[in-house]
Amino acid sequence: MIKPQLDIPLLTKQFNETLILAILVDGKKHGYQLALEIEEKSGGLFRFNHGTLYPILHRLEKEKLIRGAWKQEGPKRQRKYYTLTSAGKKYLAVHVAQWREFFTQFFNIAGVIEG
Amino acid sequence: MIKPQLDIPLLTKQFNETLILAILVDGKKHGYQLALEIEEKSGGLFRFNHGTLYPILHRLEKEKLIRGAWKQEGPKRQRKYYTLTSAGKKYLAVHVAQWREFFTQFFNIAGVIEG
DNA sequence: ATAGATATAAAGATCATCTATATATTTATT
DNA sequence: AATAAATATATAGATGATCTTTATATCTAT
Repeated sequence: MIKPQLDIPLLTKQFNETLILAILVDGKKHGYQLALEIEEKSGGLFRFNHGTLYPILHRLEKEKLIRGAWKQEGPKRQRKYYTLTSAGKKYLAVHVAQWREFFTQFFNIAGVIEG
Repeated sequence: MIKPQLDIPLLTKQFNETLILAILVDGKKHGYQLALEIEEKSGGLFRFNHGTLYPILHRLEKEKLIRGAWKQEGPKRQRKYYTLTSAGKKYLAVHVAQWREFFTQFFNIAGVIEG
């Protein structure tokens, strides 16, 4: 069995995707709202540039991990609300577990600095 | 006060650097040995391509976070051994703490999937 | 003598984010 | 009524760190 290489750019992509999917667990949200919630809930640590966020949302939608639907909000305003698909829930569960393992191994090595 | 943006490429760079510095805490090592230890200690999860590892070592050396010294090993073989500098130790402490906060916030959001 | 493992190095390709810009609506201010 | 600021989505192009590939050389086992 060939062990997969640590593909950091891929991991960071998955990190962002996991974060966005996780925020969508408790109901549908539009992009801007989603970015604000991630920032709030992380104490200001995680922030998405709009130029980063929207392409990721489009990618997730294309991969059918989320489903987007335009909704009339005011007399003219359109907002696109996203919901998790069942594939998205599955992806989320798998990747949260992977990240848990990832962090465990990291502190297994880097934890030596403290105590 | 302007909050810094989440700069993922920068974070992954710092992740790799932190991992390498952490492995050097318990004594000097040469590049190849360092890569093997990271792989072993992480249960095969973290692997560095050589084309990734050596540029990082050169960068860390240039930034004086590690110090490299060539050492005659066999009759002809040269190996470059790296040791942590005091600046490197400081960098390591700061970044391990940052990663701990990072992971805490991540699971604060993504932990909802379990339990 | 040869092959495979060990060891370091660097050039160029890849690819996801980041910066900057564009467009439009809603709300608050004057 | 006019203007500014906040809200909201979108995309093109620049950036930059890793990844792939290739080069070079030594040591060990067969």
